[in-house]
Amino acid sequence: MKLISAGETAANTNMSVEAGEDLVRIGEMAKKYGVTLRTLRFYEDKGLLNPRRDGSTRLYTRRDKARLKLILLGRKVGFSLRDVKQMMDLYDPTGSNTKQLRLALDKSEKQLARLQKQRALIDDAINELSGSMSAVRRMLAERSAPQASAAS
Amino acid sequence: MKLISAGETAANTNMSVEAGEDLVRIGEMAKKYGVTLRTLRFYEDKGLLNPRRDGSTRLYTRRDKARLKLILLGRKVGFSLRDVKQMMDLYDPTGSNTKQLRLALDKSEKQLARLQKQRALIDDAINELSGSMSAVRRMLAERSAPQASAAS
DNA sequence: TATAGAATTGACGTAAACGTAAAAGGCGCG
DNA sequence: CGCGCCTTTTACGTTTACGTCAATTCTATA
Repeated sequence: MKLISAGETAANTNMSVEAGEDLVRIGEMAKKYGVTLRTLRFYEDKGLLNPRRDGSTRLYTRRDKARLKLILLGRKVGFSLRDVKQMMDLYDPTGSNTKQLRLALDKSEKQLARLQKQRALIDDAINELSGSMSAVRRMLAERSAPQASAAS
Repeated sequence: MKLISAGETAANTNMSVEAGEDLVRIGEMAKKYGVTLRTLRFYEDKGLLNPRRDGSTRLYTRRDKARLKLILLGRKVGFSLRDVKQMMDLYDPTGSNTKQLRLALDKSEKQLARLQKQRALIDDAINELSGSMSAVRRMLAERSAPQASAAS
């Protein structure tokens, strides 16, 4: 209704003209960051994003993009959305954010430990599985070639 | 009612005397394999175990123990219970079980691939997280020691 | 103006493997 | 005889991060 206010004729669907406001709607936002619309709404519902509104239409700003990047990074390294939110909620543009950084570091150390444990578990599983596979292969070999058999 | 039929006086609660039947109830079974009662009932509900009954009381045999071991091994290497069931359902004591072994091998190969992918993802995450942590540490260091600052 | 393409909210569904009551029945012991 | 412990069945709850409709409204374009 007012998003694209004056002299808008371009072929491209979303281009805020007025200032360098750089607002995008949910579709473009989703495409740009490889997530679904559902995901963006879900993150908003969980308090991780807070896009502006033009009526009922969500408009994402630079700030939302930065936050989304953080969310995606967090999820990549295995943080839960709760963790991410907790860390982001501490952000204060007027301060040094020492508390935020400390919390992030603390959570990161724990997460790193978890990741290392997980890696160890996976290595165990891989070894165990490889061993079983060898055994199964031997059994199959015996069944398909029953000529040579028992004692060494 | 009939589990412990004749001349049973021992202090120990569960001891099948008659033959070498070696039946145990759910409590002992759970303790022996480090699972909960709920888990054993759940596995039964999913068709993975089939203990005998004395009235309504479950009695687990050698066979159930073997199956449970397989289940636990399967879960350790990351198979779903469905996968485990699928493989175990192919077991036929009268045949060579070639089909079972082939299925197991096939599933194992896929699972191995998944595990390796997971390990790669975790390694990525560890690297990414370590990098972020270094950055955060640097930021914290600057804040706590603002004397020396900009250029190298 | 008709129509296709976005966007909205709401709400139920999914996957996995159990956890956790709740209510009740049996059993040996002192 | 009553207590405590074991066991049973039934069934709803948990966790996480969305997926998948459904019904509706807006918007841009031909």
